[in-house]
Amino acid sequence: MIQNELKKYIAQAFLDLYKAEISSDSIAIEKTSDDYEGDYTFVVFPYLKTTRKSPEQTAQQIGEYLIQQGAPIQSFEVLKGFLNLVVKAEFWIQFLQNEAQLPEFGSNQSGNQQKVLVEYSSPNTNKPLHLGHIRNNLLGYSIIQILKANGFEVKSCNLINDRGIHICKSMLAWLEQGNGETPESSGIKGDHLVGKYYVVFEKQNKLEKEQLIASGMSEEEAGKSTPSMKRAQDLLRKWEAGDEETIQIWKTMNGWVYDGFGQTYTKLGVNFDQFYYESNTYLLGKELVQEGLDKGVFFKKADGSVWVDLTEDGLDQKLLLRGDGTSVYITQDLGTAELKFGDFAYNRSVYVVGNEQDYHFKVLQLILKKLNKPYAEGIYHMSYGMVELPDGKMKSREGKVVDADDLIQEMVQTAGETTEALGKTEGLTEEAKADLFHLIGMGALKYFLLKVDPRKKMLFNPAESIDFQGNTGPFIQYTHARIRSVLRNGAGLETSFEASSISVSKAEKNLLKNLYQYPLVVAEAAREMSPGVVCNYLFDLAKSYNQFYHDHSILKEENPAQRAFRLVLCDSVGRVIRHGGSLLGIGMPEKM
RNA sequence: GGUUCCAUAGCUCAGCUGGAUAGAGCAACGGUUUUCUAAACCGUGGGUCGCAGGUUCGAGUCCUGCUGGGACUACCA
Repeated sequence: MIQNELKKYIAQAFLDLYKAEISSDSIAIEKTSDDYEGDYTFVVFPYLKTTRKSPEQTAQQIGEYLIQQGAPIQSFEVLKGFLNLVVKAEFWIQFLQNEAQLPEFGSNQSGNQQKVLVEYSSPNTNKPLHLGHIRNNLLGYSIIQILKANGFEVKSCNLINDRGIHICKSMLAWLEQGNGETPESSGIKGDHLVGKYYVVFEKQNKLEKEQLIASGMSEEEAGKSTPSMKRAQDLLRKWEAGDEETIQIWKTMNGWVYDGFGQTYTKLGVNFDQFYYESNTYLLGKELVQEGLDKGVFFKKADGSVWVDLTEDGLDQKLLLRGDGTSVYITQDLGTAELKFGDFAYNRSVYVVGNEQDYHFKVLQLILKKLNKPYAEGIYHMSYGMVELPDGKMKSREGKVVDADDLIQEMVQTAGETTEALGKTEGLTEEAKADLFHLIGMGALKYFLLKVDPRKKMLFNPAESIDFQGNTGPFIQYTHARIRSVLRNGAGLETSFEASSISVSKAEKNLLKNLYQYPLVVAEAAREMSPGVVCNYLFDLAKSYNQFYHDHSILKEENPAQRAFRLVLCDSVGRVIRHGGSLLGIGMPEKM
């Protein structure tokens, strides 16, 4: 790493010039701002007390020292307290020849094969997926690829919430008003069909609730007392009692939903190593609750309910088991954590779950720590912001959602229309066209959702379509297609060259410097748990490639060494774009 | 009420552990194609970084207060 090398030289400079011992780790080297000549900058302001010289003098002396001692720089420039260093051109060329061409360029082994389990998606089975779920799925998928590229051994899982009152609502409405409708009979995708009956239930329930309120009942009371809600609860009780007919309907309707989800997952390009079902895990937590009682970290109230006191940790008391002995959400999660650890002895367990559950995960981890679970420390809530519409958060219950399947279809369609309009479908079979449109449409959608810092909420305006130009997925895909086109046209040309027989222009050096950053970006993405870091990088890289492409001729360059250099540069940029795209789940076309 | 997150151009977002004149994209306007893919490239206009203090050589970044907004704070999941 050139930065580290420079730091060592600078630390040595302090020792020799000023008799001051400064660890090279504490020295900050940053990229030189574009407005100035130079590649890296050392800021001397913090060290003036030890050098007892003016900023200019200090910078000048250190710069001269670096040249004298043979640091890998060819020149330097001092502006106020800024020492701008120009790295030797050969350095960049050697980097291109020796490192950038390696297939594993960008990846590292810092994870040391530590085991990470990533849970993501985790849908309810009473309604189809919406845009918020897409963000979750893409983040989960991407962070898995990023962790793998950093040398972690990663397994993915999906905890499906297949039981509970919400599923019973769909079941009830279907039983009462469905007339035996099935996905086959109606031609409706399974998850949408079940979602349809969820909406039927909610509509009916809302009417009943309004009637109760009109007759003088409080809103809270009315919410629990509608005839529909009571019947749904009856159904839940029957389910928990194992009533055969109820279980049968439950299985059938969940089956429809899984078919539907499966199709959506396939379109999104996500997959899972393992599925967990809450119907299997919801009872497991009870054992942990008993364990906590035995250890005296939980306590029982007079009505038999079990609680944990987290007031010392700045939180409240938290219910772990209802008075009637049934489990609540957190109980299940305790059990699931234990189960997961048993299946895959992880060092870290990542939960890709929205930030509305920040409190929940804080509690979960605290409780597991109180139980002295060895895996408690490794729990990490990858908390991401909600996707909001211009008028606020999406609400399934009110039908205020952007449906996942609709949006995907729309993106692919727009990609098709755009591609056709640009006349880029010549000679493609229908199948190749469909694949390309899907690749581009999904590229646009994925990039749109992943480029934003996961921690932040983001806005989606359905009235404005997602762009295909500028800072977008298709821009990067297009850049890749251009590169591939050049390489196809230049196939067979010589690609080895002597560093001494070429010159490196500003655009070329800029591109090389960008390439050089890539391994740092991959590491940062894992450290920050943010695919957005990769997005921003790829956009920068593609932009500097396009500038280079615009400024220089590649195949028509007459100096064979220079041409070879540019071809290798193109190839390396193409590799990095593909590698980076794979971290995001975005495929790169050969032509578009 | 308590906990917590957020506020940067008309819109959507970058801005790494504090560093030089705060950057992109979209939208607006203007230019570039007999030359490797114009989903591209170049240029113009656009800012009290929510407000007020503080810390220091230096603050969009750190601290305090205020304003505005979101989430959580259920014997829902």
